[in-house]
Amino acid sequence: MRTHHQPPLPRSFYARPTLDVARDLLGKTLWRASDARCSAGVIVETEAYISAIDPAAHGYRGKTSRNATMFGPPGHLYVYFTYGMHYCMNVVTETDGQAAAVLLRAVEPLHGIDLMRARRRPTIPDRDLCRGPARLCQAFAVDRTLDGADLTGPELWITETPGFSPDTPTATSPRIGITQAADWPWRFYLPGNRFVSGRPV
DNA sequence: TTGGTGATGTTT
DNA sequence: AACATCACCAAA
Repeated sequence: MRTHHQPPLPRSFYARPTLDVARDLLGKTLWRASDARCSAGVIVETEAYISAIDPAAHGYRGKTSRNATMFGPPGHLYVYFTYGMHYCMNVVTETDGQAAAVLLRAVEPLHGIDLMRARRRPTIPDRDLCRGPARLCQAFAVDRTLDGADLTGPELWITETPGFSPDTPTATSPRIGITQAADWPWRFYLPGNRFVSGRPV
């Protein structure tokens, strides 16, 4: 259930240029309702993928059953399976027919941390629960069954974060773990936040 | 703290 | 053969 009186971000938030959405998602809170309880955390790292111009985007070579959600309307979740064992989650952006999305790469845990740890491993420190896109999916119980889920719906949604200042600095860098268009600065993160993946700057 | 490697399956 | 990764281990 939704708490703290924060409504989910409207579909119009996602129906914008992908680079804007990727930056604006920093500092928002990601919520997951599962088993009558919620997990939540602040988004601290994202990456943009725009199929029309981006050889690293899954939709660059056309629509398939795997990436179909990316081609659909904005404000839905695109979940894909990779490396034979991991899931990654994206939010679909732009307009219906444009295959663009923002990969959620890291979250600072806020609520339901015991749930996250139960879904991962009992000994994992808070810092590593959601640091990296596949870890984040594990901690939030996200797999292909959530592919296409409506981000204004009851399973997984994103809200404003009370107390997060819109003046908080953000930074960009090349995206992580890709070879195509590797130098494009389409990764966005909160500099200095210790829940961001990768090595400290 | 850094770097190498195996686990795994879908897509190209 | 590559892949939008992670956990583990060893070396320093």
